[in-house]
Amino acid sequence: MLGWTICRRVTGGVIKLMIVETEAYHQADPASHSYRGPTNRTAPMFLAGGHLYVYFTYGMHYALNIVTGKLGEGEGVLLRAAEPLEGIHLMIKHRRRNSLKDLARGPGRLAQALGVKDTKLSGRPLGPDTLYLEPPTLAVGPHNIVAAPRIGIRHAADLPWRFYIKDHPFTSR
DNA sequence: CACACGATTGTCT
DNA sequence: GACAATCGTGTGT
Repeated sequence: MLGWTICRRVTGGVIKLMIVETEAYHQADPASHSYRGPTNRTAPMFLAGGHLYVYFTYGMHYALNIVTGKLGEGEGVLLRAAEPLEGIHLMIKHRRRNSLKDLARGPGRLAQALGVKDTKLSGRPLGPDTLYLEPPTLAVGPHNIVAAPRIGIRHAADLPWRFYIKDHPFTSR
């Protein structure tokens, strides 16, 4: 997904951001929400790839995932950071801050920039009425992708499943 | 029903 | 760099 553009149509225009940082999760992973099987909150992770999983955390933040596994597998990719491309005024409105660099630098900020402020999209498929992806214009591959330990994980033996575009100014942390 | 805590962020030092 | 904010969820009684 690195280099792809995540898009959303909202009243007033279109929001587009290039994904520059992600983290991967699967069921056989104590750090994953899917580790203990599906629950009300995490059931969308067990849908087929191409669905959305949105969760609420720390009492105030939403985070956006794209499900990647087959039906029942419990795999997903957390979108951690993105570069604003289009609809920047809309993202500023959603975020109530005007720092371009901080508009989508971090999973909570990215969701907020896209106007995701509840879990209504959780369990819905990608598409023109929800969120959708456009293919990369930038060449992204092994030469400019870095794999590193994930952020904010305490329990699991940490896997190097945080991926980001090397030297990109819009990655988090 | 009670309670501990989180795939974070913003603010202050 | 440290810490408070804030509440849904999961687990256990």
